[in-house]
Amino acid sequence: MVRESKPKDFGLPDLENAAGPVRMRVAPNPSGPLHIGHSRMAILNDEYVKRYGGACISRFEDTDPARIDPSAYDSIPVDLEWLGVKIHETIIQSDRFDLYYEVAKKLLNMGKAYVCTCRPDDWRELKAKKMPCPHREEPVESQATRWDRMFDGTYAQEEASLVVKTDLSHPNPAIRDFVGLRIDETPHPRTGTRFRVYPLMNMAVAVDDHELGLTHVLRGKDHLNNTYRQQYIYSYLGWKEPVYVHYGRVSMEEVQLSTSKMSAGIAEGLYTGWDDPQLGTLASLRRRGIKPQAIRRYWIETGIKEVDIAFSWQTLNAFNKELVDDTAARYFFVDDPVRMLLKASSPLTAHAPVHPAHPERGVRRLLVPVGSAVFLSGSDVPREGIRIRLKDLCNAVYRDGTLHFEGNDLSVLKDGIRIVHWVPEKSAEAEVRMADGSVRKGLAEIGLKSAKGEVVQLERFGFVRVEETSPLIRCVYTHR
RNA sequence: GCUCCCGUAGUGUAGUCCGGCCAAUCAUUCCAGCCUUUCGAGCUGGAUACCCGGGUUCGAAUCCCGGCGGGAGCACCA
Repeated sequence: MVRESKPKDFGLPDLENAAGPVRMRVAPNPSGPLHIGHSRMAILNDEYVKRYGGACISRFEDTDPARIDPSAYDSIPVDLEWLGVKIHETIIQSDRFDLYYEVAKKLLNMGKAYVCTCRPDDWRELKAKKMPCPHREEPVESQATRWDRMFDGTYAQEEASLVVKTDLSHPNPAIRDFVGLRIDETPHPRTGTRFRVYPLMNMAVAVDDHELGLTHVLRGKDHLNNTYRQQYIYSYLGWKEPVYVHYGRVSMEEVQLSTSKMSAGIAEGLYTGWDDPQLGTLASLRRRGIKPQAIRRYWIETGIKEVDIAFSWQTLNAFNKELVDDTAARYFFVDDPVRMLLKASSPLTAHAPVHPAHPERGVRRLLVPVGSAVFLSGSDVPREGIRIRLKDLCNAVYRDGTLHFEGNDLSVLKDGIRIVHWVPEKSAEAEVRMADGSVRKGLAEIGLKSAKGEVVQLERFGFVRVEETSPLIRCVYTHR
């Protein structure tokens, strides 16, 4: 028995036929910003290119002029860079139309494609019955004439298209003849009205994957039938196919990923922008303090199986916490603050560690003068006569709406006394924007103002990223 | 309806090709205990799974057959 033991301490399985350097690609269509789903494709490609050497090509698939958000040309590279995805070359499909035309013409001349001027519905209907449309078998010369007419304006939108022949009797209706190029008069954000004939995905992708010399193509399994279609083009032209790998669908709850719904929500004011914490965009995750390394680890551990999976925020958050816990400074933030006199005979000073595991990082000094008050979270206000521990400050008993100093003996902790966080009377206004869109308002210790841009831990509340410190402190919730 | 793909714990994942070291791995999660001046971290222990039914075999998560379940596609979007 010959059994190669494959050590699996490294998450991803090896790629088939990957002896030397590979050429792979990330191919987003610039219809909106990248979201967590896109990051899987980008990271998997990046991981393999890093493992085998070679190149990762970024390709903008902007062949549908009606579905382009021009800002995506700029935001996508930013997102990829943030993810740590190394891009070696970048191409834009709208720069390459001549190439697609050339290949289309070649297929036409070979009799592997035809210009169809049927009404789309009629053509589809015939296809469903495994029947050719009248234009399918017309001679090459007449195909060429009508091909030229697609460009000169004789035909309007939907009046003609170039169809790639496959096998009309194919049992899978999704594989039978598919449209390769069509007419669209919508101005393109980059090329304006220079072109009116646009390649469709299968045409453009097949040509580019070949031209770029890709060795491996990773894609969602929703593209399985597209792979089969593209293989017809490869075989007609005698091209060598890359290795295709199809991974399963990811279902994601609690977060909006649909470009159209996100943009509608932003317009309605439902979201603060593309980086609203309720959205699944990479901009949102970045804003919330999720580290790209956590996202990378998540997708590596998920792998590239063809099974459909449910995305787990819990797991991603756990990975992220592992990354930020050691560096995050600790602060007190009191949510829903309740003011409460603290009766003590002498002034008190708290020496709260910046990080409990790193005493060398120092302490936060919080002063409570005689006769002043502290703030507690509404949910922490004790019942009458109950003793609590104000963390890093003192013990106190709650009586008649007031806290009474009860010394600083830490042995009370053994009795299971409740430890609560608090802030002094002189504190800063702060708010935390939560992942569900709500905003928690409260008070934070003044020192939090110096943490702008950092991911910190608000003790007993959770990790947050501090995004503004003036006029008030504004944070975005990361996770617990 | 047609075509294709896939079914290991709550969620992912290893093992499936080449049957035995798998009374099933790892991570996350949950529970308990320890520790700790955070509901954070750490440590220890525990919990939960091979979709079902047949068959082949000394032996099946792994091979065969049949069910069942889930997903994708059947666009002049990608």
